[in-house]
Amino acid sequence: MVTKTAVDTRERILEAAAALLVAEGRDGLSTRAVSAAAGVQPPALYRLFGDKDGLLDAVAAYGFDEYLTSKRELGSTGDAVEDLRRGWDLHVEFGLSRPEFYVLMYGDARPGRTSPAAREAEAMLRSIVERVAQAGRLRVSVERAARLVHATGMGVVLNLIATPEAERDAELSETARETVLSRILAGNEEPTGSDLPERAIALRAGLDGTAVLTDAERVLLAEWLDRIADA
Amino acid sequence: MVTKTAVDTRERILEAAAALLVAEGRDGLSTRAVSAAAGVQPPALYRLFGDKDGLLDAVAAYGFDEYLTSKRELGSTGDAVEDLRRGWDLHVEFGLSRPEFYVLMYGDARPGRTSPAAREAEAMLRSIVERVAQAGRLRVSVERAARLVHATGMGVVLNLIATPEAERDAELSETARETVLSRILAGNEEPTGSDLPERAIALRAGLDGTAVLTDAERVLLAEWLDRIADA
DNA sequence: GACACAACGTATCACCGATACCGAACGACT
DNA sequence: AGTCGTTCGGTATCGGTGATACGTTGTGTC
Repeated sequence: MVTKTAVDTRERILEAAAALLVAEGRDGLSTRAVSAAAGVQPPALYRLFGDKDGLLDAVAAYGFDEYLTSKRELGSTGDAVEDLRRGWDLHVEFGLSRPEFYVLMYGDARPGRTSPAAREAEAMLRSIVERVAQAGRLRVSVERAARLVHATGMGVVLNLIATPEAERDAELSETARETVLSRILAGNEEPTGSDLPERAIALRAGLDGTAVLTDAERVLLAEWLDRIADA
Repeated sequence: MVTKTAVDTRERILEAAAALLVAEGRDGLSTRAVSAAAGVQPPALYRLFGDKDGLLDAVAAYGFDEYLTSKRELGSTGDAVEDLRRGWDLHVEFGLSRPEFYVLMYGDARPGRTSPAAREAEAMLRSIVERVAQAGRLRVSVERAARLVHATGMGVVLNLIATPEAERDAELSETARETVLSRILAGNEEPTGSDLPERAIALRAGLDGTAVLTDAERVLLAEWLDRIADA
Protein backbone atom coordinates (compact mmCIF):
# COMPACT_ATOMS: atom_id res chain seq x y z
CA MET A 1 0.00 0.00 0.00
CA VAL A 2 1.40 3.32 -1.02
CA THR A 3 1.56 6.33 1.20
CA LYS A 4 -1.76 7.95 1.96
CA THR A 5 -1.32 11.47 0.69
CA ALA A 6 -3.41 14.49 1.57
CA VAL A 7 -4.99 14.54 -1.87
CA ASP A 8 -6.23 11.02 -1.32
CA THR A 9 -7.82 12.06 1.94
CA ARG A 10 -9.39 15.00 0.22
CA GLU A 11 -10.81 12.80 -2.49
CA ARG A 12 -12.12 10.33 0.05
CA ILE A 13 -13.86 13.06 1.98
CA LEU A 14 -15.49 14.41 -1.16
CA GLU A 15 -16.68 10.98 -2.18
CA ALA A 16 -18.17 10.35 1.22
CA ALA A 17 -19.78 13.79 1.28
CA ALA A 18 -21.24 13.31 -2.19
CA ALA A 19 -22.69 9.95 -1.23
CA LEU A 20 -24.10 11.45 1.92
CA LEU A 21 -25.61 14.32 -0.01
CA VAL A 22 -27.41 11.98 -2.36
CA ALA A 23 -28.52 9.66 0.43
CA GLU A 24 -29.75 12.12 3.03
CA GLY A 25 -30.08 15.42 1.27
CA ARG A 26 -28.38 18.63 2.05
CA ASP A 27 -29.22 18.67 5.75
CA GLY A 28 -27.36 15.40 6.12
CA LEU A 29 -24.14 17.16 5.21
CA SER A 30 -22.98 18.02 8.71
CA THR A 31 -19.29 18.20 9.41
CA ARG A 32 -19.59 15.32 11.82
CA ALA A 33 -21.53 13.09 9.46
CA VAL A 34 -19.09 13.76 6.65
CA SER A 35 -16.02 13.20 8.77
CA ALA A 36 -17.48 10.02 10.23
CA ALA A 37 -18.43 8.68 6.79
CA ALA A 38 -14.96 9.44 5.47
CA GLY A 39 -13.22 7.97 8.50
CA VAL A 40 -11.62 11.26 9.36
CA GLN A 41 -11.71 13.56 12.34
CA PRO A 42 -13.71 16.78 12.15
CA PRO A 43 -10.68 19.09 12.28
CA ALA A 44 -9.36 17.47 9.11
CA LEU A 45 -12.24 19.03 7.19
CA TYR A 46 -11.25 22.46 8.33
CA ARG A 47 -7.62 21.88 7.52
CA LEU A 48 -8.49 20.79 4.00
CA PHE A 49 -11.42 23.02 3.17
CA GLY A 50 -11.03 25.85 5.61
CA ASP A 51 -14.69 26.19 6.22
CA LYS A 52 -17.99 24.40 5.96
CA ASP A 53 -18.82 26.62 3.02
CA GLY A 54 -15.50 25.60 1.51
CA LEU A 55 -16.48 21.99 1.91
CA LEU A 56 -19.86 22.58 0.29
CA ASP A 57 -18.25 24.43 -2.59
CA ALA A 58 -15.81 21.58 -3.06
CA VAL A 59 -18.61 19.02 -3.00
CA ALA A 60 -20.56 20.98 -5.59
CA ALA A 61 -17.54 21.25 -7.86
CA TYR A 62 -16.81 17.58 -7.31
CA GLY A 63 -20.30 16.53 -8.38
CA PHE A 64 -20.22 18.85 -11.35
CA ASP A 65 -16.83 17.70 -12.58
CA GLU A 66 -17.76 14.09 -12.03
CA TYR A 67 -20.82 14.54 -14.19
CA LEU A 68 -18.84 16.31 -16.87
CA THR A 69 -16.23 13.59 -17.11
CA SER A 70 -18.96 10.95 -17.23
CA LYS A 71 -20.30 12.76 -20.29
CA ARG A 72 -16.98 13.54 -21.84
CA GLU A 73 -18.08 12.21 -25.22
CA LEU A 74 -19.54 15.68 -25.64
CA GLY A 75 -16.76 17.10 -27.73
CA SER A 76 -16.92 19.89 -30.19
CA THR A 77 -19.16 19.17 -33.14
CA GLY A 78 -17.52 21.78 -35.30
CA ASP A 79 -20.67 23.85 -35.25
CA ALA A 80 -20.35 26.33 -32.41
CA VAL A 81 -24.10 26.94 -32.26
CA GLU A 82 -24.77 23.25 -32.02
CA ASP A 83 -22.20 23.04 -29.24
CA LEU A 84 -24.05 25.81 -27.46
CA ARG A 85 -27.28 23.83 -27.69
CA ARG A 86 -25.54 20.75 -26.38
CA GLY A 87 -24.02 22.72 -23.58
CA TRP A 88 -27.44 23.98 -22.58
CA ASP A 89 -28.93 20.51 -22.67
CA LEU A 90 -26.03 19.07 -20.73
CA HIS A 91 -26.47 21.76 -18.11
CA VAL A 92 -30.18 21.05 -17.74
CA GLU A 93 -29.61 17.33 -17.70
CA PHE A 94 -27.10 17.70 -14.91
CA GLY A 95 -29.48 19.82 -12.88
CA LEU A 96 -32.33 17.37 -13.22
CA SER A 97 -30.34 14.20 -12.72
CA ARG A 98 -28.38 15.50 -9.73
CA PRO A 99 -30.58 18.17 -8.24
CA GLU A 100 -28.85 18.10 -4.86
CA PHE A 101 -25.56 19.08 -6.46
CA TYR A 102 -27.19 21.63 -8.69
CA VAL A 103 -28.86 23.28 -5.75
CA LEU A 104 -25.53 23.31 -3.98
CA MET A 105 -24.04 25.15 -6.98
CA TYR A 106 -26.79 27.67 -7.54
CA GLY A 107 -29.37 27.27 -4.84
CA ASP A 108 -27.98 28.87 -1.75
CA ALA A 109 -27.44 32.27 -3.26
CA ARG A 110 -25.95 35.03 -1.25
CA PRO A 111 -25.62 38.62 -2.45
CA GLY A 112 -22.40 39.10 -4.35
CA ARG A 113 -21.31 35.50 -4.09
CA THR A 114 -20.96 32.81 -6.73
CA SER A 115 -19.91 29.26 -6.03
CA PRO A 116 -16.71 28.11 -7.72
CA ALA A 117 -18.61 25.36 -9.50
CA ALA A 118 -21.00 27.92 -10.92
CA ARG A 119 -18.09 30.02 -12.07
CA GLU A 120 -16.63 26.98 -13.73
CA ALA A 121 -19.86 26.34 -15.60
CA GLU A 122 -20.01 30.00 -16.57
CA ALA A 123 -16.49 29.88 -17.95
CA MET A 124 -17.29 26.83 -20.04
CA LEU A 125 -20.34 28.57 -21.42
CA ARG A 126 -18.36 31.68 -22.19
CA SER A 127 -15.79 29.79 -24.21
CA ILE A 128 -18.52 28.25 -26.33
CA VAL A 129 -20.16 31.62 -26.82
CA GLU A 130 -16.83 33.03 -27.86
CA ARG A 131 -16.55 30.40 -30.54
CA VAL A 132 -20.03 31.31 -31.73
CA ALA A 133 -18.89 34.90 -31.96
CA GLN A 134 -15.77 33.93 -33.87
CA ALA A 135 -18.00 32.12 -36.32
CA GLY A 136 -19.74 35.42 -36.91
CA ARG A 137 -23.08 34.17 -35.71
CA LEU A 138 -23.50 36.26 -32.59
CA ARG A 139 -25.64 39.35 -32.64
CA VAL A 140 -24.92 40.68 -29.14
CA SER A 141 -21.73 40.92 -27.15
CA VAL A 142 -20.18 37.75 -25.83
CA GLU A 143 -20.58 39.12 -22.35
CA ARG A 144 -24.27 39.76 -22.65
CA ALA A 145 -24.97 36.57 -24.55
CA ALA A 146 -23.21 34.49 -21.93
CA ARG A 147 -25.05 36.19 -19.10
CA LEU A 148 -28.38 35.85 -20.81
CA VAL A 149 -27.91 32.18 -21.53
CA HIS A 150 -26.57 31.43 -18.10
CA ALA A 151 -29.23 33.32 -16.20
CA THR A 152 -32.05 31.85 -18.23
CA GLY A 153 -30.72 28.33 -18.05
CA MET A 154 -30.26 28.55 -14.32
CA GLY A 155 -33.74 29.92 -13.87
CA VAL A 156 -35.24 27.15 -15.94
CA VAL A 157 -33.42 24.40 -14.08
CA LEU A 158 -34.19 25.79 -10.65
CA ASN A 159 -37.79 26.17 -11.69
CA LEU A 160 -37.95 22.59 -12.93
CA ILE A 161 -36.30 21.29 -9.78
CA ALA A 162 -38.74 23.18 -7.60
CA THR A 163 -41.70 21.84 -9.55
CA PRO A 164 -42.98 18.40 -8.58
CA GLU A 165 -41.93 16.01 -11.27
CA ALA A 166 -45.47 15.29 -12.40
CA GLU A 167 -46.25 18.95 -13.06
CA ARG A 168 -43.15 19.85 -15.01
CA ASP A 169 -43.31 21.33 -18.46
CA ALA A 170 -41.26 18.90 -20.51
CA GLU A 171 -40.63 21.45 -23.21
CA LEU A 172 -39.84 24.39 -21.00
CA SER A 173 -36.11 23.96 -21.38
CA GLU A 174 -36.20 23.65 -25.13
CA THR A 175 -38.54 26.60 -25.49
CA ALA A 176 -36.38 28.78 -23.29
CA ARG A 177 -33.25 27.64 -25.07
CA GLU A 178 -34.51 28.49 -28.53
CA THR A 179 -35.98 31.75 -27.31
CA VAL A 180 -32.65 32.87 -25.95
CA LEU A 181 -30.74 31.61 -28.96
CA SER A 182 -33.07 33.46 -31.29
CA ARG A 183 -32.18 36.62 -29.43
CA ILE A 184 -28.42 36.26 -29.41
CA LEU A 185 -27.82 34.56 -32.74
CA ALA A 186 -27.70 36.27 -36.08
CA GLY A 187 -30.94 35.72 -37.98
CA ASN A 188 -30.68 32.31 -39.50
CA GLU A 189 -33.53 30.63 -37.71
CA GLU A 190 -35.52 28.10 -39.59
CA PRO A 191 -38.67 29.32 -41.30
CA THR A 192 -41.71 27.92 -39.61
CA GLY A 193 -44.05 29.40 -42.14
CA SER A 194 -46.80 29.77 -39.63
CA ASP A 195 -45.43 33.00 -38.19
CA LEU A 196 -44.68 34.50 -41.55
CA PRO A 197 -47.73 36.76 -41.34
CA GLU A 198 -46.49 38.12 -38.04
CA ARG A 199 -43.16 38.99 -39.59
CA ALA A 200 -44.89 40.74 -42.41
CA ILE A 201 -47.03 42.68 -39.97
CA ALA A 202 -44.04 43.65 -37.91
CA LEU A 203 -42.15 44.86 -40.93
CA ARG A 204 -45.09 46.78 -42.27
CA ALA A 205 -45.66 48.49 -38.95
CA GLY A 206 -42.19 49.98 -39.02
CA LEU A 207 -42.06 50.76 -42.68
CA ASP A 208 -43.00 54.42 -42.61
CA GLY A 209 -39.78 55.61 -41.10
CA THR A 210 -37.41 54.15 -43.63
CA ALA A 211 -35.83 56.09 -46.44
CA VAL A 212 -34.38 53.08 -48.15
CA LEU A 213 -37.31 52.62 -50.48
CA THR A 214 -39.02 55.05 -52.78
CA ASP A 215 -42.64 55.92 -52.18
CA ALA A 216 -43.77 53.78 -55.06
CA GLU A 217 -41.76 50.84 -53.83
CA ARG A 218 -43.16 51.26 -50.39
CA VAL A 219 -46.72 51.27 -51.60
CA LEU A 220 -46.22 48.09 -53.53
CA LEU A 221 -44.31 46.47 -50.70
CA ALA A 222 -47.09 47.33 -48.27
CA GLU A 223 -49.61 45.71 -50.56
CA TRP A 224 -47.58 42.50 -50.72
CA LEU A 225 -47.04 42.49 -47.00
CA ASP A 226 -50.77 42.73 -46.48
CA ARG A 227 -51.30 39.79 -48.73
CA ILE A 228 -48.75 37.78 -46.78
CA ALA A 229 -50.27 38.87 -43.53
CA ASP A 230 -53.74 37.83 -44.56
CA ALA A 231 -52.70 34.52 -46.01
CA MET B 1 -53.98 49.51 26.06
CA VAL B 2 -55.91 46.90 24.24
CA THR B 3 -55.29 43.23 24.60
CA LYS B 4 -52.15 41.96 23.00
CA THR B 5 -53.43 39.42 20.55
CA ALA B 6 -51.48 36.62 18.98
CA VAL B 7 -51.53 38.34 15.61
CA ASP B 8 -49.77 41.33 17.15
CA THR B 9 -47.07 39.08 18.50
CA ARG B 10 -46.74 37.46 15.14
CA GLU B 11 -46.36 40.81 13.44
CA ARG B 12 -43.81 41.93 15.99
CA ILE B 13 -41.74 38.81 15.45
CA LEU B 14 -41.82 39.25 11.71
CA GLU B 15 -40.77 42.87 11.97
CA ALA B 16 -37.89 41.98 14.24
CA ALA B 17 -36.85 39.11 12.01
CA ALA B 18 -36.98 41.30 8.90
CA ALA B 19 -34.85 43.96 10.56
CA LEU B 20 -32.42 41.32 11.71
CA LEU B 21 -32.25 39.85 8.22
CA VAL B 22 -31.35 43.18 6.70
CA ALA B 23 -28.89 44.03 9.44
CA GLU B 24 -26.99 40.78 9.78
CA GLY B 25 -27.83 38.74 6.75
CA ARG B 26 -29.42 35.38 6.62
CA ASP B 27 -27.10 33.70 9.08
CA GLY B 28 -28.19 36.20 11.69
CA LEU B 29 -31.68 34.77 11.58
CA SER B 30 -31.33 32.28 14.40
CA THR B 31 -34.35 31.42 16.46
CA ARG B 32 -32.69 32.83 19.51
CA ALA B 33 -31.69 36.09 17.89
CA VAL B 34 -35.17 36.57 16.47
CA SER B 35 -36.93 35.77 19.70
CA ALA B 36 -34.61 38.04 21.66
CA ALA B 37 -35.05 40.90 19.20
CA ALA B 38 -38.82 40.50 19.33
CA GLY B 39 -38.91 40.23 23.13
CA VAL B 40 -40.39 36.77 22.95
CA GLN B 41 -39.34 33.37 24.20
CA PRO B 42 -38.00 30.84 21.71
CA PRO B 43 -40.95 28.45 22.04
CA ALA B 44 -43.29 31.20 20.88
CA LEU B 45 -41.71 30.99 17.43
CA TYR B 46 -42.53 27.33 17.20
CA ARG B 47 -46.07 27.87 18.41
CA LEU B 48 -46.65 30.55 15.79
CA PHE B 49 -44.65 29.26 12.85
CA GLY B 50 -44.30 25.60 13.64
CA ASP B 51 -40.79 25.39 12.37
CA LYS B 52 -37.74 27.39 11.55
CA ASP B 53 -38.53 26.89 7.89
CA GLY B 54 -42.02 28.15 8.62
CA LEU B 55 -40.52 31.24 10.16
CA LEU B 56 -38.26 31.84 7.18
CA ASP B 57 -41.17 31.36 4.80
CA ALA B 58 -43.20 33.84 6.79
CA VAL B 59 -40.36 36.35 6.80
CA ALA B 60 -39.96 36.04 3.04
CA ALA B 61 -43.68 36.52 2.47
CA TYR B 62 -43.66 39.44 4.91
CA GLY B 63 -40.88 41.22 3.05
CA PHE B 64 -42.50 40.53 -0.29
CA ASP B 65 -45.94 41.75 0.77
CA GLU B 66 -44.45 44.78 2.46
CA TYR B 67 -42.69 45.71 -0.76
CA LEU B 68 -45.83 45.16 -2.78
CA THR B 69 -47.97 47.40 -0.58
CA SER B 70 -45.28 50.07 -0.66
CA LYS B 71 -45.58 50.03 -4.45
CA ARG B 72 -49.33 49.66 -4.56
CA GLU B 73 -49.67 52.49 -7.07
CA LEU B 74 -48.92 49.80 -9.61
CA GLY B 75 -52.49 49.18 -10.65
CA SER B 76 -53.72 47.91 -13.92
CA THR B 77 -52.92 50.20 -16.83
CA GLY B 78 -55.62 48.72 -18.99
CA ASP B 79 -53.00 47.23 -21.28
CA ALA B 80 -52.33 43.72 -20.09
CA VAL B 81 -49.00 43.52 -21.89
CA GLU B 82 -47.87 46.73 -20.28
CA ASP B 83 -48.94 45.32 -16.92
CA LEU B 84 -46.82 42.28 -17.63
CA ARG B 85 -43.82 44.50 -18.28
CA ARG B 86 -44.45 46.40 -15.08
CA GLY B 87 -44.82 43.19 -13.17
CA TRP B 88 -41.47 42.01 -14.46
CA ASP B 89 -39.78 45.28 -13.58
CA LEU B 90 -41.37 45.31 -10.16
CA HIS B 91 -40.16 41.80 -9.57
CA VAL B 92 -36.61 42.65 -10.56
CA GLU B 93 -36.67 45.84 -8.57
CA PHE B 94 -37.75 43.95 -5.50
CA GLY B 95 -35.00 41.42 -5.93
CA LEU B 96 -32.30 44.04 -6.30
CA SER B 97 -33.49 46.37 -3.58
CA ARG B 98 -34.12 43.63 -1.03
CA PRO B 99 -31.80 40.82 -2.06
CA GLU B 100 -31.91 39.14 1.35
CA PHE B 101 -35.64 38.66 1.07
CA TYR B 102 -35.43 37.62 -2.54
CA VAL B 103 -32.86 34.99 -1.74
CA LEU B 104 -35.09 33.77 1.05
CA MET B 105 -37.91 33.39 -1.46
CA TYR B 106 -35.99 31.73 -4.24
CA GLY B 107 -32.47 31.11 -3.10
CA ASP B 108 -32.58 28.12 -0.82
CA ALA B 109 -34.07 25.78 -3.33
CA ARG B 110 -34.86 22.24 -2.40
CA PRO B 111 -36.06 19.61 -4.83
CA GLY B 112 -39.81 19.72 -5.13
CA ARG B 113 -40.28 22.64 -2.81
CA THR B 114 -41.44 26.18 -3.46
CA SER B 115 -41.68 28.87 -0.82
CA PRO B 116 -45.16 30.32 -0.23
CA ALA B 117 -43.88 33.76 -1.16
CA ALA B 118 -42.65 32.43 -4.49
CA ARG B 119 -46.00 30.78 -5.08
CA GLU B 120 -47.67 34.08 -4.33
CA ALA B 121 -45.51 35.85 -6.89
CA GLU B 122 -46.21 33.12 -9.38
CA ALA B 123 -49.95 33.44 -8.88
CA MET B 124 -49.78 37.19 -9.43
CA LEU B 125 -47.85 36.63 -12.62
CA ARG B 126 -50.30 34.03 -13.82
CA SER B 127 -53.27 36.34 -13.38
CA ILE B 128 -51.57 38.98 -15.48
CA VAL B 129 -50.68 36.45 -18.15
CA GLU B 130 -54.28 35.29 -18.16
CA ARG B 131 -55.40 38.81 -18.89
CA VAL B 132 -52.92 38.97 -21.73
CA ALA B 133 -54.42 35.78 -23.09
CA GLN B 134 -57.94 37.16 -22.76
CA ALA B 135 -56.82 40.15 -24.78
CA GLY B 136 -55.87 37.71 -27.52
CA ARG B 137 -52.23 38.66 -27.44
CA LEU B 138 -50.75 35.42 -26.19
CA ARG B 139 -49.19 32.99 -28.57
CA VAL B 140 -48.48 30.10 -26.20
CA SER B 141 -50.49 28.59 -23.39
CA VAL B 142 -50.94 30.60 -20.20
CA GLU B 143 -49.22 27.83 -18.32
CA ARG B 144 -46.13 27.82 -20.46
CA ALA B 145 -45.96 31.57 -20.75
CA ALA B 146 -46.17 31.99 -17.00
CA ARG B 147 -43.50 29.39 -16.38
CA LEU B 148 -41.21 30.87 -19.00
CA VAL B 149 -41.53 34.37 -17.65
CA HIS B 150 -41.17 33.28 -14.07
CA ALA B 151 -38.17 31.04 -14.62
CA THR B 152 -36.36 33.60 -16.74
CA GLY B 153 -37.09 36.45 -14.38
CA MET B 154 -35.91 34.48 -11.40
CA GLY B 155 -32.75 33.45 -13.19
CA VAL B 156 -32.00 37.02 -14.16
CA VAL B 157 -32.51 38.37 -10.67
CA LEU B 158 -30.49 35.64 -8.97
CA ASN B 159 -27.76 36.20 -11.53
CA LEU B 160 -27.74 39.93 -10.89
CA ILE B 161 -27.72 39.44 -7.15
CA ALA B 162 -24.81 37.02 -7.39
CA THR B 163 -22.85 39.44 -9.56
CA PRO B 164 -20.89 42.16 -7.76
CA GLU B 165 -22.71 45.41 -8.28
CA ALA B 166 -19.95 46.94 -10.37
CA GLU B 167 -19.96 44.12 -12.90
CA ARG B 168 -23.67 43.88 -13.48
CA ASP B 169 -25.20 44.20 -16.91
CA ALA B 170 -27.65 47.06 -16.47
CA GLU B 171 -29.67 46.00 -19.48
CA LEU B 172 -29.75 42.30 -18.79
CA SER B 173 -33.20 42.44 -17.28
CA GLU B 174 -34.71 44.46 -20.08
CA THR B 175 -33.10 42.29 -22.73
CA ALA B 176 -34.33 39.11 -21.11
CA ARG B 177 -37.78 40.59 -20.60
CA GLU B 178 -38.24 41.58 -24.22
CA THR B 179 -36.77 38.32 -25.41
CA VAL B 180 -39.29 36.33 -23.43
CA LEU B 181 -42.15 38.62 -24.35
CA SER B 182 -41.29 38.32 -28.01
CA ARG B 183 -41.64 34.59 -27.65
CA ILE B 184 -44.97 34.50 -25.86
CA LEU B 185 -46.75 37.48 -27.39
CA ALA B 186 -48.49 37.62 -30.70
CA GLY B 187 -46.57 39.90 -33.02
CA ASN B 188 -47.99 43.35 -32.53
CA GLU B 189 -45.13 45.09 -30.81
CA GLU B 190 -44.59 48.74 -31.46
CA PRO B 191 -42.29 49.69 -34.30
CA THR B 192 -39.02 51.00 -33.01
CA GLY B 193 -37.56 51.46 -36.43
CA SER B 194 -34.14 50.40 -35.36
CA ASP B 195 -34.96 46.72 -35.57
CA LEU B 196 -36.50 47.06 -38.96
CA PRO B 197 -33.60 45.22 -40.57
CA GLU B 198 -34.20 42.26 -38.28
CA ARG B 199 -37.81 42.15 -39.33
CA ALA B 200 -36.84 42.24 -42.94
CA ILE B 201 -34.37 39.44 -42.37
CA ALA B 202 -36.94 37.40 -40.53
CA LEU B 203 -39.46 37.82 -43.25
CA ARG B 204 -37.01 37.04 -45.99
CA ALA B 205 -35.86 33.89 -44.24
CA GLY B 206 -39.36 32.47 -44.38
CA LEU B 207 -40.26 33.71 -47.77
CA ASP B 208 -39.56 30.61 -49.79
CA GLY B 209 -42.44 28.63 -48.44
CA THR B 210 -45.21 31.02 -49.29
CA ALA B 211 -47.47 30.70 -52.27
CA VAL B 212 -49.07 34.09 -51.82
CA LEU B 213 -46.66 35.85 -54.14
CA THR B 214 -45.64 35.11 -57.65
CA ASP B 215 -42.04 34.27 -58.38
CA ALA B 216 -41.43 37.66 -59.89
CA GLU B 217 -42.96 39.42 -56.93
CA ARG B 218 -40.87 37.35 -54.59
CA VAL B 219 -37.65 38.21 -56.37
CA LEU B 220 -38.37 41.89 -56.21
CA LEU B 221 -39.51 41.68 -52.60
CA ALA B 222 -36.35 39.85 -51.63
CA GLU B 223 -34.31 42.58 -53.20
CA TRP B 224 -36.11 45.26 -51.25
CA LEU B 225 -35.84 43.29 -48.05
CA ASP B 226 -32.11 43.03 -48.55
CA ARG B 227 -31.89 46.75 -48.97
CA ILE B 228 -33.83 47.29 -45.78
CA ALA B 229 -31.73 44.74 -43.96
CA ASP B 230 -28.51 46.40 -45.00
CA ALA B 231 -29.65 49.91 -44.24
C1' DG C 1 20.29 8.89 16.46
C1' DA C 2 18.35 13.30 18.12
C1' DC C 3 15.52 16.97 16.95
C1' DA C 4 12.32 20.19 14.73
C1' DC C 5 8.17 20.45 12.49
C1' DA C 6 3.99 19.16 10.64
C1' DA C 7 -0.02 16.34 10.77
C1' DC C 8 -3.25 14.13 13.69
C1' DG C 9 -6.69 13.28 17.45
C1' DT C 10 -8.89 14.50 21.82
C1' DA C 11 -11.62 17.41 24.16
C1' DT C 12 -14.29 21.28 24.37
C1' DC C 13 -16.60 25.85 23.37
C1' DA C 14 -20.44 28.57 22.16
C1' DC C 15 -24.42 28.22 19.80
C1' DC C 16 -28.36 26.30 17.41
C1' DG C 17 -33.09 24.15 16.58
C1' DA C 18 -36.42 21.99 19.06
C1' DT C 19 -39.24 20.43 23.02
C1' DA C 20 -40.71 18.65 27.61
C1' DC C 21 -42.65 20.42 31.51
C1' DC C 22 -44.53 23.57 34.75
C1' DG C 23 -47.21 27.48 36.37
C1' DA C 24 -50.46 31.14 35.63
C1' DA C 25 -54.38 33.29 33.50
C1' DC C 26 -58.76 32.81 31.57
C1' DG C 27 -63.28 31.07 30.70
C1' DA C 28 -67.02 27.59 31.39
C1' DC C 29 -69.98 24.76 33.99
C1' DT C 30 -72.53 23.63 38.23
C1' DA D 1 -69.83 32.18 43.38
C1' DG D 2 -66.72 28.71 43.38
C1' DT D 3 -64.41 25.08 41.26
C1' DC D 4 -62.33 23.11 37.50
C1' DG D 5 -60.49 22.36 32.93
C1' DT D 6 -58.05 24.28 29.24
C1' DT D 7 -55.08 27.02 26.94
C1' DC D 8 -51.13 29.94 26.75
C1' DG D 9 -46.58 31.77 28.10
C1' DG D 10 -41.92 30.81 30.42
C1' DT D 11 -38.07 28.00 32.24
C1' DA D 12 -34.91 24.71 31.57
C1' DT D 13 -32.82 21.48 28.92
C1' DC D 14 -31.70 18.01 25.18
C1' DG D 15 -29.18 16.44 21.30
C1' DG D 16 -26.51 18.15 17.74
C1' DT D 17 -23.56 21.53 14.98
C1' DG D 18 -19.66 24.50 13.35
C1' DA D 19 -15.41 25.57 14.88
C1' DT D 20 -10.95 25.40 17.46
C1' DA D 21 -7.42 25.03 21.24
C1' DC D 22 -4.06 22.01 22.61
C1' DG D 23 -1.63 17.92 23.59
C1' DT D 24 0.29 13.84 20.89
C1' DT D 25 2.18 11.24 17.47
C1' DG D 26 4.62 10.41 13.42
C1' DT D 27 8.04 11.84 9.93
C1' DG D 28 11.77 13.85 7.52
C1' DT D 29 16.26 16.06 8.21
C1' DC D 30 20.76 17.01 9.79
